[in-house]
Amino acid sequence: MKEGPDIAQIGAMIGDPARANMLTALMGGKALTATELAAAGGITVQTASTHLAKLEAGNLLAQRKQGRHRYFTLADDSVGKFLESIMGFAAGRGHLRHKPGPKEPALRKARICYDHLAGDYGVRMLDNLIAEGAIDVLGDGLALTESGETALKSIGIDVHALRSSRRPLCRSCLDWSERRAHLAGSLGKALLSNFLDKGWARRTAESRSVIFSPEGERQFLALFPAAK
Amino acid sequence: MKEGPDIAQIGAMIGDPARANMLTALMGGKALTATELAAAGGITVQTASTHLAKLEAGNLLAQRKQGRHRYFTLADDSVGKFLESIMGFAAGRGHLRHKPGPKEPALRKARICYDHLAGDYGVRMLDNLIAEGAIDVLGDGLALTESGETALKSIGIDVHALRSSRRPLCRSCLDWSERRAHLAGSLGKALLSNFLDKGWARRTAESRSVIFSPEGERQFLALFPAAK
DNA sequence: TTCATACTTCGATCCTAACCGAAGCATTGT
DNA sequence: ACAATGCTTCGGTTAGGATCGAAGTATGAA
Repeated sequence: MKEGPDIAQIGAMIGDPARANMLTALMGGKALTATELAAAGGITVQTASTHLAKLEAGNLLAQRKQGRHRYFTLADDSVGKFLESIMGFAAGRGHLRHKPGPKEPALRKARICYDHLAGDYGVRMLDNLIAEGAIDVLGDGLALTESGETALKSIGIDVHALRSSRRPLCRSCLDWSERRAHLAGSLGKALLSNFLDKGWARRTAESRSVIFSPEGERQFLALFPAAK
Repeated sequence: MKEGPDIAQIGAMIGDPARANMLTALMGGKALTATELAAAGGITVQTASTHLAKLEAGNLLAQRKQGRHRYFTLADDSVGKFLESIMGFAAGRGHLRHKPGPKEPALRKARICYDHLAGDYGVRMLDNLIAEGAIDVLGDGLALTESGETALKSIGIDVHALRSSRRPLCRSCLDWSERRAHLAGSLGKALLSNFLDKGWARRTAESRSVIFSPEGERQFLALFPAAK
């Protein structure tokens, strides 16, 4: 026995409700302070502080000091991807929070997955990009095509600049509510920013859900028409 | 807060070392009795019994009674896939068991991932099948081609029979040691069985590793030649 | 300098759950 | 019928860790 990596350690990290809630809050993509995270976890700052230290030691979180604040984020996008996959697994096993709740539909429609768009709309977007030949599926990964690059330029995304980052341009991320892949990576991030900048949609303060304006929704659906 | 599925519950399931060890043992694919699992977890049968009840209530395990034995397996292959992905994440974060250990290289080379082949050899096999056009990559999924079907028939795999099962024929599963996909699904299972039946390889009693015979290794490498 | 804010560290409490011994139930073998 | 095996349930103990109050450190504002 005792083979392979230690899954119990990360299991324990996520296994505490307060920590799980803090991590979920960070899935919203915004850097949050220890005080904000304490509120998210439903605990005092003291307790949150020890939890955060633990999560940082476990390489799940990164922090940066700024003035007297300490901002926490997920260590990198692979943590976000991992958490999303756990949510998918949990949902599939019936490990739902007590009741679906009123915000749930909005969350399933469009939400933030760390830094990119997820939910029905996120999946629809990737499906369309693939169907239009903007993105190719290669093995496990995704790759932007030349025609895709020009198409994106036309809606105001400078792919060239994205390439210079060390981070992969395209990544697929398994959506917990749709059980299918959506687009992550720096391109996924850029697309979401683009929509937000254009005012098509806005993030909400206290939730991961993304709210589209009527006009924004119209434009988005025109750009990515097919339901599948 | 309190958005989405309850990840803390499954985190806690996996977060206990004894349970994690039992789950890892079940990744070997064999159905194990409560007594065997107790040994794997390093605990008494009483304690194991309560753990197993908990894991079953959480839909991670399935059991079937047979005589006075009670055989446990992972609830289905998606649990295996999930555990493998956690191992990959844990390994990437440096959450290794204290030291790599002597069995580690064998494990990385070829091991059982619930019911199919994983490790270097598992990844190599899928790479070859894709390169030869036996398997197509479609979106997130994999699909066997016609030419692939005939090729498999020639090595003694009846794909038609596999299709009748409810379980998907091809699935990709992320390999924790190689960080790339290998082949799961009923076809992945059939291929491993095929190799074992032919005597190319054998499973070990106490470990997930798969040991190839010299002749078996020669045949396997001839069938799947390119390192990539 | 002084005060306020943001956070960490210390110390103590408390509670959950992991654990095992003992007893109980079920199945099989003789 | 009786013993042996495999497992579960019960009861009581124990340890780990989650929690918070209070005190300590760091940064910024007045």
